[in-house]
Amino acid sequence: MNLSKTSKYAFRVLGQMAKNEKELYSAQQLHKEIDVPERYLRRLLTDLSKYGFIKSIQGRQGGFAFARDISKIFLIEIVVAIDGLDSIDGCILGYDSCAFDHACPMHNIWEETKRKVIETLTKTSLKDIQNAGLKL
Amino acid sequence: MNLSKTSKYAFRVLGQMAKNEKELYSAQQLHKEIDVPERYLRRLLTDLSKYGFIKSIQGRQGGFAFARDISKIFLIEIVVAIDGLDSIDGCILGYDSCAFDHACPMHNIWEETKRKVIETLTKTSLKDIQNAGLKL
DNA sequence: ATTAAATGCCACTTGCATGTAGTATTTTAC
DNA sequence: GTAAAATACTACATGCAAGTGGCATTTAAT
Ligand code: SF4
Ligand code: SF4
Repeated sequence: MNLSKTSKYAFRVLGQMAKNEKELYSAQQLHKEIDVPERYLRRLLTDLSKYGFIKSIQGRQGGFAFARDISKIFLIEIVVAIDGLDSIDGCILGYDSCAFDHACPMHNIWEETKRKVIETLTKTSLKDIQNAGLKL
Repeated sequence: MNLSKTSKYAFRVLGQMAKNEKELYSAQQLHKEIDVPERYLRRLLTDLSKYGFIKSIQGRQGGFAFARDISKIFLIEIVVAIDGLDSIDGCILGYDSCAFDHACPMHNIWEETKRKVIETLTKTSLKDIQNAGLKL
């Protein structure tokens, strides 16, 4: 049950960009709007474009814009791309691989909660969090 | 939304100890039963005794036993002691302090899920996870 | 008394996520 | 064509959680 700081940064950036879906945002501009270190943000944006959420346009007047419809980009995809599904779905006791034939007591107790977390991340799109993550 | 590896270790250890509530467990014995590095486990057990979940008995034939009724030790207490409440309850966008007068879009979306997580940790006691966390 | 088996304390090491720096590349403005 | 403003790449630095090691202390068995 882990969400890396980087994933949280991604939520902020993409939430901010979702404010105007078509706009081309530069890293510098985004850095001013949300509170993420500029160089780190640049690398993150490059990564996000490799993951296919956004596209990058190089050169002067360049920047980043969405590569897909923001109503069809769901938070779970972002988390999976950055942290991997196991960060959310993995064993709550931290075992890498579980060899129980039958689930241990903790498993069933946690199952429903885990499902809720995944469900929320799965059904929430960037459209739903437009304008989330403004700098304080 | 973070649960440290150490908290997960604590779930394993205490879940294992809850198997026989009254038994006195040595670190070495527990190390054999669950998969946690021995030295790290010893430190964790000492910490857990400082937090008041268990008590330590020094000297030969010493070990650790519960200091309180296991049906009244709830997982949330363990997480709060080790990671702090903010690890669960903190801003999902990673802001240290949020200055929004009105909650941002993400806040309300996440609220219910967060509540579910906290509720599950709050209502689950060590009694409920007896024998959880056996070594593979 | 001596030894053995346990916890307690403190400092160090390691691994990994986060953050920074330098430089190359791309494209536009003039 | 040159400079400016943007992204791309790669290597290095930093900070913190996780893990290890040495030795002191406590207590029971002998
Ligand atoms: S059964 Fe228990 S140990 Fe196995 S994956 Fe589920 S919670 Fe983890
Ligand atoms: S309102 Fe938004 S930024 Fe503020 S604490 Fe809630 S999720 Fe975080």
